[in-house]
Amino acid sequence: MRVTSHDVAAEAGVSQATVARVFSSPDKVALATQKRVREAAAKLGYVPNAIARSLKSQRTDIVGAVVPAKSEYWQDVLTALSRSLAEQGKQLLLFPFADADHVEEALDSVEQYRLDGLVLASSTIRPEHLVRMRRPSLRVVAFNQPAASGLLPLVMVDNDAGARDLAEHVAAQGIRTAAFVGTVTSASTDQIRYRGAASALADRGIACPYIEAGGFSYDAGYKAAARFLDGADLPDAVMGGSDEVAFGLIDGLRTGGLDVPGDVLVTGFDGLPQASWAGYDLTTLVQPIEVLVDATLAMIFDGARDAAQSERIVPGTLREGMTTRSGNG
Amino acid sequence: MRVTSHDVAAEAGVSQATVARVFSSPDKVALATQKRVREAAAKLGYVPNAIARSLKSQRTDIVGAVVPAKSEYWQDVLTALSRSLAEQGKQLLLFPFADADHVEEALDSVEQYRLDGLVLASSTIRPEHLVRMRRPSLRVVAFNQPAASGLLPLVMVDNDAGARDLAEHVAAQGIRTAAFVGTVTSASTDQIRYRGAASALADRGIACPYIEAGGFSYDAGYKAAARFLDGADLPDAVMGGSDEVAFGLIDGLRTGGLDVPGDVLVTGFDGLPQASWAGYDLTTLVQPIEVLVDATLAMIFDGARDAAQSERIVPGTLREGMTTRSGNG
DNA sequence: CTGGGATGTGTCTACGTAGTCACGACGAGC
DNA sequence: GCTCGTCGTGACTACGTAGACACATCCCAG
Repeated sequence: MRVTSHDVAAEAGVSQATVARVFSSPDKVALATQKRVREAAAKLGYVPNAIARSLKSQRTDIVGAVVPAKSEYWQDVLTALSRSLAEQGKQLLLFPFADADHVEEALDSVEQYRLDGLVLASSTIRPEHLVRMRRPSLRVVAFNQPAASGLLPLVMVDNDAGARDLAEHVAAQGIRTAAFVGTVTSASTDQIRYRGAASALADRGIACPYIEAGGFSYDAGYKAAARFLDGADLPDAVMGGSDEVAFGLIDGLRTGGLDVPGDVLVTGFDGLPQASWAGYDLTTLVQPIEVLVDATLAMIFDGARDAAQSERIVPGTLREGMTTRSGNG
Repeated sequence: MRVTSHDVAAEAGVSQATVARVFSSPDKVALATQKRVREAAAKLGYVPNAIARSLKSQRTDIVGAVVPAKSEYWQDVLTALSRSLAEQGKQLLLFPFADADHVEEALDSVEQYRLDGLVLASSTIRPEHLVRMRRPSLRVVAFNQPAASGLLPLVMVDNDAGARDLAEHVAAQGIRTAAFVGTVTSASTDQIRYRGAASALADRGIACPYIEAGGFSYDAGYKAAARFLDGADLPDAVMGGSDEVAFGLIDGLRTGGLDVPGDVLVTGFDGLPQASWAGYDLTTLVQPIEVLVDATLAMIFDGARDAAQSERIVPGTLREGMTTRSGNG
């Protein structure tokens, strides 16, 4: 049935240990022997069994990622993660969760697999869940999750500086009023972004009320846009807590008959691929996802043991799109 | 260090076998014993080791998915897949590949893990790779991959009927000329979609030349739009091979000063979430992803043994968006 | 010519679980 | 009161690999 290293050993006239060495530490085996073993393996169709290897070596070469099931942003992160892992011959095991209440279930499954590392993404994971994952045998890294600061090793884009950059950019366009649309109540990243933006705007004498959208999604942004349509409540600039919210805002405002950027400037945050689509051409803070992902994996594999202390804050890049170009006014 | 079933057995005063039974086939253990074992497990923080279980039971409870690294559409599919699997207590292991040349590497890793099943997604996987994955021990299902027909069990949206629906819909808007922008050369799905659309249009006396975009992406569509801008080559309707291509087309056409749908109608294919965003409101064929995913998993787990014969073609749904509303003309 | 290090290979065992088998206890039927 | 079947449990072993250790060989320095 299944071809094992024993079968190959018999075929090649060597011991099982030698076969194992050919596939895991070839430098310890004479070249002539290697050749014979590989030929025998090819002949029999032998493929090393990763399960057995993991059991013996206590390494799975698999990294888990706990992420929200639905989100444009996280899909980008996952793509980068899995690609980076693939280069190192490792795999990504997905633990998606529908909402915060299902995180617990996801974490339960995580423990069964003896993963080499775990990336905890999404700022909607509660602190008590974060702490629960602190175990000596598992290298956990929180990804873009301010709430994990001090609890877990953390890799994060500089939300505060990024929000300030965006705020200063729109301020430089000569705006006098602004508003921030986010989901501060449930996401700690949005909270930092709002504070950063509001603080930078306040320095220039611009007030920036906060408007709860009730989610990160396009729909939340679209609905939130309605608040600006009726009455004279329209600020000069609306800052979205994320790109997805910003897309919704833009479409909502435009559907309501307003011109972006003619009547109102809009910014996002994240730097999704769609932000550079001509239809939006959104001013946003681009997260250096590759850098973030590499830093995350570095922490997992070469990582500091004094886990709770290590934090890596990576600066983002301002993307100046058409949505804040007030030059036509 | 690591708590094993032996430790729990000692704590609870039973044998290791009984502990194992409590967690895998509880109905074989007396309730009183179960209670004692579970208490001991909780006290010691015991978590069953999925690796060891897999080695012994020859089941991993993990399904693999070979998918292109970059693609809006596949990210949607993955989300649905992982969610569906999670409900069954199974996990999704990702094998992303950058381009067709790297599929081989991904498949190599696949074999090492003794997966319960494998979803081969992406129409860019070559037939010889498909056939290679046909092994008795692994339940492979091709997903939306016409080329796999007859080679592997296959689940697929009805590309032909969908393309015809779209074509008939635009034809009903009174168009006289059309064009199809796709990537027929590298993707078998696009090929079927083009033929379906062209055939349906031909029935009504409408020619539909094919234009190679060189990819599935937004950028490919955006660049392809340039062909329609110079000269009088503009057809009444442009059909994109996928939603992503259609988004690029729309933005490219609009950037070029044309009105969609005023000057030209546009359709997509797939039914991505963004298709219903107000900024695009794209007419497209919505793939019933949940249905496709459920059918795929059903084939893997309860699936027919006469593998190569089983095919499941699921109809999509026409979404009539603003991009084909010629009512204003 | 000999001692010691490097090199290559074999033997043996453990990783943590689940299934097979055996066995004791218990209840029902004759 | 004996047999038979069922239930619950323990002992044992195998899943397929990799690492520890032992050992043989070879080469070079002294």
